[in-house]
Amino acid sequence: MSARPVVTRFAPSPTGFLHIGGARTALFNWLFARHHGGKYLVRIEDTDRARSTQPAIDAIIDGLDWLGISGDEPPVFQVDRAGRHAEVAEQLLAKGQAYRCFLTPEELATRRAAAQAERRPFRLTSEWRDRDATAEARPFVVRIKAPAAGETVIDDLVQGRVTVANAELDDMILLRSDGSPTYMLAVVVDDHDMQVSHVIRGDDHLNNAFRQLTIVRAMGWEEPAYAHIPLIHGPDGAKLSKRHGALGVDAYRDEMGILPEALVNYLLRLGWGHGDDEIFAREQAIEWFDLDHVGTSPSRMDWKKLENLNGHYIREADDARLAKLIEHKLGIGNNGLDLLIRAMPEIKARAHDLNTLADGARFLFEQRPLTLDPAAAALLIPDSRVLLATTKAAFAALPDWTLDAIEAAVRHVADETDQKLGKIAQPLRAALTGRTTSPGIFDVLLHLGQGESIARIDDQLEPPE
RNA sequence: GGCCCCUUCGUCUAGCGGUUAGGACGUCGCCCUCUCACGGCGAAAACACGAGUUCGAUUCUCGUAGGGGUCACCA
Repeated sequence: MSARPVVTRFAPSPTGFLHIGGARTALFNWLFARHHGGKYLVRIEDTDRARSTQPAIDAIIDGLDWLGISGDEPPVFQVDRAGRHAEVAEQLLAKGQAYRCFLTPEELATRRAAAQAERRPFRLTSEWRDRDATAEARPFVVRIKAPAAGETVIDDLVQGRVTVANAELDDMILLRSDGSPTYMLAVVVDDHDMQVSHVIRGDDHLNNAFRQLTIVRAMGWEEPAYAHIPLIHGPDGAKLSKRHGALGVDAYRDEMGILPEALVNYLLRLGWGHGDDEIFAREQAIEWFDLDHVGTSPSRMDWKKLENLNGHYIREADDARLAKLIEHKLGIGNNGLDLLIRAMPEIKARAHDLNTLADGARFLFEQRPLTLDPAAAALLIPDSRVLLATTKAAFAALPDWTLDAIEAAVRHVADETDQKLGKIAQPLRAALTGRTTSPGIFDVLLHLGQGESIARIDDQLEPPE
Protein backbone atom coordinates (compact mmCIF):
# COMPACT_ATOMS: atom_id res chain seq x y z
CA MET A 1 0.00 0.00 0.00
CA SER A 2 1.36 3.37 -0.93
CA ALA A 3 1.90 6.12 1.55
CA ARG A 4 -0.72 8.38 0.07
CA PRO A 5 -3.52 9.46 2.36
CA VAL A 6 -6.53 7.22 2.58
CA VAL A 7 -9.58 8.51 0.75
CA THR A 8 -12.62 6.33 0.22
CA ARG A 9 -15.92 7.03 -1.38
CA PHE A 10 -19.43 5.69 -1.59
CA ALA A 11 -20.78 6.22 -5.09
CA PRO A 12 -24.43 5.21 -5.46
CA SER A 13 -26.48 5.83 -8.55
CA PRO A 14 -29.70 7.58 -7.59
CA THR A 15 -32.05 5.28 -9.46
CA GLY A 16 -33.65 3.86 -6.32
CA PHE A 17 -33.52 3.93 -2.56
CA LEU A 18 -30.49 3.20 -0.44
CA HIS A 19 -30.73 -0.55 -0.12
CA ILE A 20 -29.10 -2.80 2.40
CA GLY A 21 -26.16 -3.72 0.18
CA GLY A 22 -25.40 -0.11 -0.58
CA ALA A 23 -25.61 0.73 3.08
CA ARG A 24 -23.06 -1.92 3.89
CA THR A 25 -20.74 -0.73 1.14
CA ALA A 26 -21.01 2.78 2.52
CA LEU A 27 -20.37 1.50 6.02
CA PHE A 28 -17.23 -0.36 5.02
CA ASN A 29 -15.92 2.71 3.22
CA TRP A 30 -16.69 4.87 6.21
CA LEU A 31 -15.09 2.43 8.64
CA PHE A 32 -11.99 1.97 6.52
CA ALA A 33 -11.45 5.71 6.21
CA ARG A 34 -12.00 6.27 9.93
CA HIS A 35 -9.70 3.43 10.84
CA HIS A 36 -6.90 4.94 8.80
CA GLY A 37 -7.63 8.50 9.77
CA GLY A 38 -8.58 9.22 6.19
CA LYS A 39 -11.43 10.85 4.39
CA TYR A 40 -14.75 9.40 3.31
CA LEU A 41 -16.64 10.99 0.46
CA VAL A 42 -20.03 10.53 -1.15
CA ARG A 43 -20.54 10.89 -4.85
CA ILE A 44 -23.88 10.66 -6.58
CA GLU A 45 -23.46 8.89 -9.91
CA ASP A 46 -26.19 10.55 -11.86
CA THR A 47 -24.76 10.52 -15.36
CA ASP A 48 -27.80 8.56 -16.46
CA ARG A 49 -30.10 11.53 -16.38
CA ALA A 50 -33.12 9.57 -17.52
CA ARG A 51 -33.05 7.21 -14.58
CA SER A 52 -31.78 9.46 -11.82
CA THR A 53 -34.39 11.04 -9.59
CA GLN A 54 -34.41 13.61 -6.85
CA PRO A 55 -36.43 11.39 -4.48
CA ALA A 56 -33.75 8.75 -4.85
CA ILE A 57 -31.03 11.26 -4.07
CA ASP A 58 -32.95 12.39 -1.00
CA ALA A 59 -33.51 8.83 0.14
CA ILE A 60 -29.83 8.01 -0.13
CA ILE A 61 -28.65 11.12 1.67
CA ASP A 62 -31.31 10.63 4.31
CA GLY A 63 -30.44 6.97 4.77
CA LEU A 64 -26.74 7.65 5.20
CA ASP A 65 -27.54 10.36 7.66
CA TRP A 66 -29.74 8.05 9.69
CA LEU A 67 -26.98 5.46 9.85
CA GLY A 68 -24.48 8.09 10.84
CA ILE A 69 -22.26 7.58 7.82
CA SER A 70 -22.73 10.73 5.81
CA GLY A 71 -19.79 11.95 3.77
CA ASP A 72 -17.10 14.07 5.31
CA GLU A 73 -17.79 16.66 2.65
CA PRO A 74 -20.96 17.61 0.78
CA PRO A 75 -21.79 15.03 -1.86
CA VAL A 76 -20.31 15.40 -5.32
CA PHE A 77 -22.78 15.22 -8.19
CA GLN A 78 -21.35 13.59 -11.23
CA VAL A 79 -23.44 15.52 -13.77
CA ASP A 80 -21.79 18.69 -12.57
CA ARG A 81 -18.48 17.33 -13.77
CA ALA A 82 -19.45 16.43 -17.32
CA GLY A 83 -17.18 19.13 -18.72
CA ARG A 84 -14.19 17.68 -16.94
CA HIS A 85 -15.06 14.20 -18.17
CA ALA A 86 -15.22 15.39 -21.76
CA GLU A 87 -11.91 17.13 -21.27
CA VAL A 88 -10.25 13.88 -20.26
CA ALA A 89 -11.81 12.14 -23.24
CA GLU A 90 -10.27 14.81 -25.47
CA GLN A 91 -6.89 14.22 -23.87
CA LEU A 92 -7.21 10.51 -24.51
CA LEU A 93 -8.10 11.28 -28.10
CA ALA A 94 -5.09 13.56 -28.43
CA LYS A 95 -2.81 10.87 -26.98
CA GLY A 96 -4.13 8.35 -29.44
CA GLN A 97 -5.51 6.25 -26.56
CA ALA A 98 -9.06 6.71 -27.72
CA TYR A 99 -10.84 7.12 -31.02
CA ARG A 100 -14.03 8.40 -32.55
CA CYS A 101 -16.30 5.59 -33.58
CA PHE A 102 -19.06 6.26 -36.09
CA LEU A 103 -20.83 2.96 -35.78
CA THR A 104 -24.52 3.55 -35.21
CA PRO A 105 -26.51 1.76 -32.52
CA GLU A 106 -28.30 -0.08 -35.31
CA GLU A 107 -25.06 -1.35 -36.81
CA LEU A 108 -23.95 -2.45 -33.39
CA ALA A 109 -27.21 -4.30 -32.81
CA THR A 110 -26.86 -6.07 -36.13
CA ARG A 111 -23.38 -7.28 -35.34
CA ARG A 112 -24.40 -8.38 -31.90
CA ALA A 113 -27.30 -10.33 -33.32
CA ALA A 114 -25.04 -11.95 -35.88
CA ALA A 115 -22.60 -13.02 -33.20
CA GLN A 116 -25.41 -14.46 -31.16
CA ALA A 117 -26.75 -16.35 -34.16
CA GLU A 118 -23.38 -18.00 -34.57
CA ARG A 119 -23.29 -18.64 -30.83
CA ARG A 120 -19.97 -16.95 -30.39
CA PRO A 121 -19.23 -14.21 -27.87
CA PHE A 122 -19.60 -10.72 -29.24
CA ARG A 123 -16.54 -8.57 -29.04
CA LEU A 124 -16.58 -5.40 -30.98
CA THR A 125 -13.73 -4.62 -33.32
CA SER A 126 -14.53 -1.24 -34.71
CA GLU A 127 -13.12 -0.37 -38.09
CA TRP A 128 -12.77 3.18 -36.80
CA ARG A 129 -10.21 2.21 -34.21
CA ASP A 130 -7.20 3.01 -36.34
CA ARG A 131 -8.70 5.59 -38.62
CA ASP A 132 -8.16 9.26 -38.30
CA ALA A 133 -11.70 10.41 -38.69
CA THR A 134 -11.78 13.81 -37.11
CA ALA A 135 -13.39 15.32 -40.17
CA GLU A 136 -16.50 13.14 -40.28
CA ALA A 137 -19.67 15.08 -39.72
CA ARG A 138 -21.84 12.22 -38.52
CA PRO A 139 -22.54 11.58 -34.83
CA PHE A 140 -19.92 9.53 -33.07
CA VAL A 141 -18.97 8.11 -29.72
CA VAL A 142 -15.51 8.15 -28.21
CA ARG A 143 -14.12 4.73 -27.41
CA ILE A 144 -11.06 3.72 -25.43
CA LYS A 145 -8.39 1.74 -27.25
CA ALA A 146 -8.24 -1.21 -24.96
CA PRO A 147 -5.06 -3.26 -25.01
CA ALA A 148 -5.48 -6.17 -27.41
CA ALA A 149 -2.93 -8.59 -26.00
CA GLY A 150 -1.54 -9.63 -22.67
CA GLU A 151 -3.41 -9.66 -19.41
CA THR A 152 -4.38 -7.35 -16.63
CA VAL A 153 -3.86 -8.23 -13.00
CA ILE A 154 -5.56 -6.68 -9.99
CA ASP A 155 -4.46 -7.41 -6.46
CA ASP A 156 -7.82 -6.96 -4.89
CA LEU A 157 -7.72 -6.30 -1.16
CA VAL A 158 -10.60 -8.70 -0.62
CA GLN A 159 -10.63 -11.06 -3.57
CA GLY A 160 -6.91 -11.51 -3.87
CA ARG A 161 -5.11 -11.63 -7.20
CA VAL A 162 -7.48 -11.61 -10.13
CA THR A 163 -6.28 -11.93 -13.69
CA VAL A 164 -8.17 -11.22 -16.88
CA ALA A 165 -6.98 -11.63 -20.45
CA ASN A 166 -6.97 -8.30 -22.23
CA ALA A 167 -8.69 -9.96 -25.14
CA GLU A 168 -11.75 -10.01 -22.90
CA LEU A 169 -11.76 -6.26 -22.64
CA ASP A 170 -13.52 -4.30 -25.33
CA ASP A 171 -13.26 -0.74 -26.53
CA MET A 172 -15.93 0.60 -24.26
CA ILE A 173 -17.54 3.93 -24.81
CA LEU A 174 -16.18 6.93 -22.96
CA LEU A 175 -18.37 9.65 -24.41
CA ARG A 176 -21.82 9.05 -25.79
CA SER A 177 -22.92 10.52 -29.08
CA ASP A 178 -24.54 13.38 -27.22
CA GLY A 179 -21.20 14.16 -25.66
CA SER A 180 -22.12 12.98 -22.18
CA PRO A 181 -19.70 10.74 -20.28
CA THR A 182 -20.45 7.12 -19.52
CA TYR A 183 -20.15 5.69 -16.05
CA MET A 184 -16.87 4.02 -16.95
CA LEU A 185 -15.16 7.31 -17.75
CA ALA A 186 -16.83 9.33 -15.05
CA VAL A 187 -15.83 7.02 -12.20
CA VAL A 188 -12.22 6.96 -13.21
CA VAL A 189 -11.95 10.71 -13.67
CA ASP A 190 -13.80 11.50 -10.47
CA ASP A 191 -11.92 8.98 -8.40
CA HIS A 192 -8.71 10.48 -9.66
CA ASP A 193 -9.73 14.08 -9.12
CA MET A 194 -11.09 13.30 -5.67
CA GLN A 195 -7.82 11.53 -4.94
CA VAL A 196 -9.56 8.33 -3.98
CA SER A 197 -6.97 5.87 -2.73
CA HIS A 198 -9.22 2.88 -2.09
CA VAL A 199 -12.16 1.83 -4.16
CA ILE A 200 -14.34 -0.31 -1.92
CA ARG A 201 -17.51 -1.45 -3.61
CA GLY A 202 -19.73 -4.40 -4.43
CA ASP A 203 -18.49 -7.53 -6.09
CA ASP A 204 -20.59 -6.78 -9.13
CA HIS A 205 -18.00 -4.17 -10.10
CA LEU A 206 -15.05 -6.52 -10.16
CA ASN A 207 -15.21 -6.92 -13.92
CA ASN A 208 -15.49 -3.19 -14.33
CA ALA A 209 -12.29 -2.66 -12.41
CA PHE A 210 -10.29 -4.05 -15.30
CA ARG A 211 -11.87 -1.77 -17.82
CA GLN A 212 -11.52 1.22 -15.56
CA LEU A 213 -7.90 0.40 -15.02
CA THR A 214 -7.25 0.68 -18.73
CA ILE A 215 -8.48 4.27 -18.59
CA VAL A 216 -6.38 5.01 -15.53
CA ARG A 217 -3.33 3.64 -17.27
CA ALA A 218 -4.06 5.38 -20.54
CA MET A 219 -4.02 8.63 -18.59
CA GLY A 220 -0.93 7.60 -16.68
CA TRP A 221 -2.64 8.20 -13.37
CA GLU A 222 -1.89 6.56 -10.06
CA GLU A 223 -3.95 3.41 -9.66
CA PRO A 224 -6.28 3.13 -6.69
CA ALA A 225 -6.35 0.01 -4.55
CA TYR A 226 -9.45 -2.08 -5.14
CA ALA A 227 -11.54 -4.00 -2.67
CA HIS A 228 -14.59 -5.80 -3.98
CA ILE A 229 -16.86 -6.99 -1.25
CA PRO A 230 -19.32 -9.85 -1.78
CA LEU A 231 -22.96 -9.12 -2.33
CA ILE A 232 -25.77 -9.72 0.12
CA HIS A 233 -28.29 -12.36 -0.87
CA GLY A 234 -31.76 -13.21 0.31
CA PRO A 235 -32.36 -15.98 2.86
CA ASP A 236 -32.73 -18.45 -0.01
CA GLY A 237 -29.36 -17.60 -1.47
CA ALA A 238 -30.82 -15.94 -4.51
CA LYS A 239 -30.44 -12.33 -5.34
CA LEU A 240 -32.03 -10.05 -2.79
CA SER A 241 -35.46 -9.33 -4.14
CA LYS A 242 -38.16 -6.94 -3.11
CA ARG A 243 -39.86 -9.84 -1.44
CA HIS A 244 -37.12 -10.40 1.04
CA GLY A 245 -35.20 -7.31 1.73
CA ALA A 246 -34.27 -5.23 -1.25
CA LEU A 247 -35.92 -2.52 0.74
CA GLY A 248 -34.70 0.96 1.35
CA VAL A 249 -33.13 1.50 4.74
CA ASP A 250 -36.09 3.78 5.42
CA ALA A 251 -38.26 0.68 5.50
CA TYR A 252 -36.02 -0.82 8.17
CA ARG A 253 -36.45 2.35 10.14
CA ASP A 254 -40.11 3.18 9.55
CA GLU A 255 -41.78 -0.13 8.94
CA MET A 256 -39.63 -2.65 10.76
CA GLY A 257 -38.71 -0.38 13.67
CA ILE A 258 -35.00 -1.06 13.51
CA LEU A 259 -32.52 1.13 15.38
CA PRO A 260 -29.66 2.46 13.25
CA GLU A 261 -27.00 1.13 15.60
CA ALA A 262 -28.55 -2.34 15.29
CA LEU A 263 -28.53 -2.24 11.51
CA VAL A 264 -24.97 -0.97 11.47
CA ASN A 265 -23.85 -3.73 13.83
CA TYR A 266 -25.66 -6.34 11.79
CA LEU A 267 -24.27 -5.11 8.49
CA LEU A 268 -20.78 -4.92 9.87
CA ARG A 269 -20.98 -8.48 11.10
CA LEU A 270 -22.35 -9.65 7.77
CA GLY A 271 -19.28 -10.52 5.77
CA TRP A 272 -16.79 -9.46 8.36
CA GLY A 273 -15.73 -10.86 11.66
CA HIS A 274 -13.43 -10.14 14.54
CA GLY A 275 -12.89 -13.35 16.46
CA ASP A 276 -15.89 -14.25 18.55
CA ASP A 277 -17.11 -10.71 18.95
CA GLU A 278 -20.68 -9.90 18.05
CA ILE A 279 -21.49 -6.52 19.53
CA PHE A 280 -19.49 -3.54 18.40
CA ALA A 281 -19.70 -0.02 19.68
CA ARG A 282 -18.84 2.43 16.93
CA GLU A 283 -15.42 3.30 18.30
CA GLN A 284 -14.62 -0.35 18.68
CA ALA A 285 -15.64 -1.04 15.11
CA ILE A 286 -13.38 1.72 13.86
CA GLU A 287 -10.48 0.34 15.82
CA TRP A 288 -10.95 -3.23 14.63
CA PHE A 289 -12.22 -2.89 11.10
CA ASP A 290 -9.97 -3.98 8.29
CA LEU A 291 -10.31 -5.35 4.81
CA ASP A 292 -8.44 -8.62 5.18
CA HIS A 293 -11.13 -10.06 7.41
CA VAL A 294 -13.88 -9.31 4.96
CA GLY A 295 -15.20 -12.63 3.71
CA THR A 296 -15.08 -13.62 0.08
CA SER A 297 -18.37 -15.40 -0.28
CA PRO A 298 -21.80 -13.80 -0.55
CA SER A 299 -23.80 -13.71 2.64
CA ARG A 300 -27.48 -14.12 3.24
CA MET A 301 -29.85 -11.92 5.14
CA ASP A 302 -30.83 -13.36 8.50
CA TRP A 303 -33.82 -11.45 9.78
CA LYS A 304 -33.83 -13.25 13.10
CA LYS A 305 -30.34 -12.16 13.86
CA LEU A 306 -31.09 -8.57 12.94
CA GLU A 307 -34.11 -8.76 15.21
CA ASN A 308 -32.06 -10.18 18.04
CA LEU A 309 -29.46 -7.45 17.67
CA ASN A 310 -32.18 -4.84 17.53
CA GLY A 311 -33.59 -6.17 20.79
CA HIS A 312 -30.19 -5.84 22.33
CA TYR A 313 -29.83 -2.23 21.28
CA ILE A 314 -33.36 -1.38 22.35
CA ARG A 315 -32.61 -2.67 25.82
CA GLU A 316 -29.48 -0.57 25.82
CA ALA A 317 -31.12 2.56 24.46
CA ASP A 318 -32.03 5.60 26.47
CA ASP A 319 -35.63 5.48 27.74
CA ALA A 320 -36.53 9.00 26.69
CA ARG A 321 -35.17 8.44 23.21
CA LEU A 322 -37.23 5.28 22.80
CA ALA A 323 -40.32 6.99 24.10
CA LYS A 324 -39.87 9.76 21.54
CA LEU A 325 -39.45 7.20 18.79
CA ILE A 326 -42.75 5.49 19.48
CA GLU A 327 -44.98 8.24 20.85
CA HIS A 328 -46.55 8.84 17.44
CA LYS A 329 -47.51 5.18 17.27
CA LEU A 330 -49.39 5.53 20.54
CA GLY A 331 -50.92 8.92 19.91
CA ILE A 332 -50.09 10.35 23.31
CA GLY A 333 -49.47 13.80 24.66
CA ASN A 334 -46.86 15.15 27.06
CA ASN A 335 -48.40 13.61 30.15
CA GLY A 336 -48.38 10.30 28.39
CA LEU A 337 -44.77 10.72 27.42
CA ASP A 338 -43.69 11.02 31.03
CA LEU A 339 -45.56 7.89 31.94
CA LEU A 340 -44.10 6.11 28.93
CA ILE A 341 -40.58 7.03 29.94
CA ARG A 342 -41.16 5.85 33.50
CA ALA A 343 -42.49 2.50 32.34
CA MET A 344 -39.91 2.09 29.57
CA PRO A 345 -37.39 -0.05 31.48
CA GLU A 346 -39.96 -2.81 31.85
CA ILE A 347 -41.44 -2.34 28.39
CA LYS A 348 -38.21 -2.40 26.43
CA ALA A 349 -36.99 -5.62 27.98
CA ARG A 350 -39.74 -7.36 26.05
CA ALA A 351 -39.36 -5.74 22.64
CA HIS A 352 -37.23 -6.53 19.63
CA ASP A 353 -38.31 -3.67 17.42
CA LEU A 354 -40.13 -0.37 17.71
CA ASN A 355 -43.44 -1.96 16.75
CA THR A 356 -43.39 -4.55 19.50
CA LEU A 357 -42.11 -1.85 21.81
CA ALA A 358 -45.13 0.35 21.12
CA ASP A 359 -47.41 -2.61 21.35
CA GLY A 360 -46.04 -3.52 24.74
CA ALA A 361 -46.69 0.01 26.00
CA ARG A 362 -50.20 0.25 24.61
CA PHE A 363 -51.98 -0.92 27.76
CA LEU A 364 -50.77 2.17 29.59
CA PHE A 365 -52.91 4.40 27.43
CA GLU A 366 -55.94 2.23 26.82
CA GLN A 367 -59.36 3.81 27.41
CA ARG A 368 -61.71 2.16 29.88
CA PRO A 369 -63.45 -0.13 29.76
CA LEU A 370 -60.79 -2.30 28.18
CA THR A 371 -61.56 -4.77 25.46
CA LEU A 372 -59.94 -8.02 26.53
CA ASP A 373 -58.40 -10.31 24.01
CA PRO A 374 -59.91 -13.82 24.03
CA ALA A 375 -57.17 -15.46 26.07
CA ALA A 376 -57.37 -12.73 28.68
CA ALA A 377 -61.16 -12.89 28.81
CA ALA A 378 -60.97 -16.63 29.37
CA LEU A 379 -59.01 -15.99 32.56
CA LEU A 380 -61.89 -14.15 34.19
CA ILE A 381 -63.84 -17.09 35.49
CA PRO A 382 -66.12 -16.54 38.53
CA ASP A 383 -63.46 -17.69 41.01
CA SER A 384 -61.04 -15.18 39.60
CA ARG A 385 -63.55 -12.38 39.90
CA VAL A 386 -63.94 -13.15 43.59
CA LEU A 387 -60.18 -12.92 44.02
CA LEU A 388 -60.14 -9.74 42.02
CA ALA A 389 -62.77 -8.20 44.26
CA THR A 390 -60.73 -9.05 47.32
CA THR A 391 -57.60 -7.63 45.77
CA LYS A 392 -59.41 -4.48 44.78
CA ALA A 393 -60.49 -3.95 48.35
CA ALA A 394 -56.90 -4.37 49.50
CA PHE A 395 -55.74 -1.80 46.95
CA ALA A 396 -58.39 0.65 47.99
CA ALA A 397 -57.13 0.48 51.55
CA LEU A 398 -53.51 1.23 50.62
CA PRO A 399 -52.31 4.60 51.92
CA ASP A 400 -49.21 4.59 49.69
CA TRP A 401 -49.05 3.41 46.09
CA THR A 402 -45.48 2.15 45.98
CA LEU A 403 -44.02 -0.93 44.41
CA ASP A 404 -43.32 -2.45 47.80
CA ALA A 405 -46.75 -1.66 49.18
CA ILE A 406 -48.47 -3.04 46.10
CA GLU A 407 -46.50 -6.25 46.17
CA ALA A 408 -47.09 -6.72 49.88
CA ALA A 409 -50.82 -6.22 49.39
CA VAL A 410 -51.09 -8.73 46.59
CA ARG A 411 -49.01 -11.32 48.39
CA HIS A 412 -51.08 -10.82 51.48
CA VAL A 413 -54.27 -11.55 49.56
CA ALA A 414 -52.64 -14.67 48.16
CA ASP A 415 -51.70 -15.85 51.61
CA GLU A 416 -55.11 -15.10 53.09
CA THR A 417 -56.95 -16.89 50.33
CA ASP A 418 -54.40 -19.67 50.22
CA GLN A 419 -53.76 -19.14 46.51
CA LYS A 420 -50.59 -19.13 44.51
CA LEU A 421 -49.52 -15.72 43.32
CA GLY A 422 -50.23 -16.68 39.73
CA LYS A 423 -53.88 -17.30 40.50
CA ILE A 424 -54.22 -13.65 41.33
CA ALA A 425 -51.62 -12.14 39.05
CA GLN A 426 -53.03 -13.58 35.84
CA PRO A 427 -56.64 -12.38 36.25
CA LEU A 428 -55.24 -9.08 37.44
CA ARG A 429 -53.14 -8.82 34.31
CA ALA A 430 -56.15 -9.59 32.19
CA ALA A 431 -58.22 -6.90 33.86
CA LEU A 432 -55.47 -4.29 33.86
CA THR A 433 -53.95 -4.83 30.42
CA GLY A 434 -56.53 -6.84 28.51
CA ARG A 435 -53.85 -9.35 27.71
CA THR A 436 -52.16 -12.41 29.12
CA THR A 437 -48.67 -11.04 28.78
CA SER A 438 -47.25 -7.82 30.11
CA PRO A 439 -44.49 -6.50 32.32
CA GLY A 440 -44.44 -7.69 35.91
CA ILE A 441 -47.83 -7.21 37.48
CA PHE A 442 -46.55 -4.96 40.29
CA ASP A 443 -44.96 -2.65 37.78
CA VAL A 444 -48.15 -2.58 35.78
CA LEU A 445 -50.10 -1.55 38.87
CA LEU A 446 -47.53 1.04 39.85
CA HIS A 447 -47.51 2.77 36.48
CA LEU A 448 -51.26 2.64 36.01
CA GLY A 449 -51.76 4.27 39.37
CA GLN A 450 -54.11 3.44 42.20
CA GLY A 451 -57.26 5.01 40.80
CA GLU A 452 -56.91 3.66 37.27
CA SER A 453 -55.99 0.20 38.52
CA ILE A 454 -59.02 -0.02 40.78
CA ALA A 455 -61.27 1.29 38.05
CA ARG A 456 -60.02 -1.24 35.52
CA ILE A 457 -60.56 -4.05 38.02
CA ASP A 458 -64.03 -2.74 38.71
CA ASP A 459 -64.81 -2.85 35.00
CA GLN A 460 -64.26 -6.59 34.99
CA LEU A 461 -65.96 -7.54 38.22
CA GLU A 462 -69.36 -8.24 36.73
CA PRO A 463 -69.53 -10.83 33.97
CA PRO A 464 -70.68 -9.30 30.67
CA GLU A 465 -74.24 -10.05 29.54
C1' G B 1 -22.88 -19.54 -23.43
C1' G B 2 -17.70 -16.60 -22.67
C1' C B 3 -15.09 -14.45 -18.67
C1' C B 4 -14.55 -13.62 -13.34
C1' C B 5 -15.60 -14.86 -8.23
C1' C B 6 -17.29 -18.07 -4.29
C1' U B 7 -18.08 -23.01 -1.14
C1' U B 8 -16.88 -24.50 7.63
C1' C B 9 -23.36 -26.16 11.71
C1' G B 10 -30.13 -24.02 8.81
C1' U B 11 -27.84 -18.65 8.89
C1' C B 12 -23.58 -15.07 10.07
C1' U B 13 -18.79 -16.40 11.10
C1' A B 14 -13.62 -17.99 13.97
C1' G B 15 -9.78 -20.90 11.95
C1' C B 16 -4.59 -18.79 8.49
C1' G B 17 -0.77 -27.64 8.18
C1' G B 18 -1.34 -30.93 13.87
C1' U B 19 -7.85 -27.93 17.55
C1' U B 20 -12.46 -32.43 21.58
C1' A B 21 -13.29 -27.54 14.52
C1' G B 22 -14.73 -22.09 18.62
C1' G B 23 -18.64 -18.15 19.02
C1' A B 24 -23.39 -15.84 17.70
C1' C B 25 -28.58 -16.08 15.73
C1' G B 26 -32.22 -19.75 15.21
C1' U B 27 -34.02 -24.67 17.20
C1' C B 28 -34.69 -28.03 21.55
C1' G B 29 -34.28 -29.02 26.99
C1' C B 30 -33.57 -27.21 32.00
C1' C B 31 -33.27 -23.09 35.57
C1' C B 32 -35.20 -18.26 37.08
C1' U B 33 -40.55 -16.88 37.49
C1' C B 34 -47.04 -13.71 38.51
C1' U B 35 -47.40 -14.01 32.30
C1' C B 36 -44.20 -12.77 28.36
C1' A B 37 -39.52 -11.32 27.69
C1' C B 38 -34.53 -10.73 29.67
C1' G B 39 -30.82 -13.63 31.91
C1' G B 40 -28.21 -18.37 33.22
C1' C B 41 -26.97 -23.54 32.08
C1' G B 42 -26.98 -27.47 28.57
C1' A B 43 -27.98 -30.23 23.79
C1' A B 44 -28.42 -31.33 18.61
C1' A B 45 -26.02 -29.12 14.35
C1' A B 46 -20.64 -27.89 9.65
C1' C B 47 -15.31 -28.40 6.95
C1' A B 48 -19.65 -29.83 -0.93
C1' C B 49 -17.10 -34.02 -3.63
C1' G B 50 -12.61 -36.25 -5.93
C1' A B 51 -7.56 -36.34 -6.76
C1' G B 52 -2.86 -34.68 -5.48
C1' U B 53 1.35 -32.02 -2.21
C1' U B 54 2.79 -33.43 2.82
C1' C B 55 4.71 -37.50 8.21
C1' G B 56 -0.10 -34.97 8.60
C1' A B 57 -5.02 -31.51 5.40
C1' U B 58 -10.82 -27.68 7.12
C1' U B 59 -6.28 -25.02 5.95
C1' C B 60 -1.93 -25.52 -0.04
C1' U B 61 -2.68 -27.12 -5.64
C1' C B 62 -5.76 -29.06 -9.53
C1' G B 63 -10.33 -30.93 -11.12
C1' U B 64 -15.89 -31.92 -10.47
C1' A B 65 -20.44 -30.30 -8.73
C1' G B 66 -23.27 -26.38 -6.93
C1' G B 67 -23.99 -21.07 -6.16
C1' G B 68 -23.12 -15.97 -7.54
C1' G B 69 -21.48 -11.87 -10.62
C1' U B 70 -20.75 -9.77 -15.41
C1' C B 71 -21.01 -9.36 -20.59
C1' A B 72 -25.35 -1.77 -22.95
C1' C B 73 -24.42 5.07 -26.13
C1' C B 74 -27.23 1.58 -17.34
C1' A B 75 -24.55 2.37 -13.24
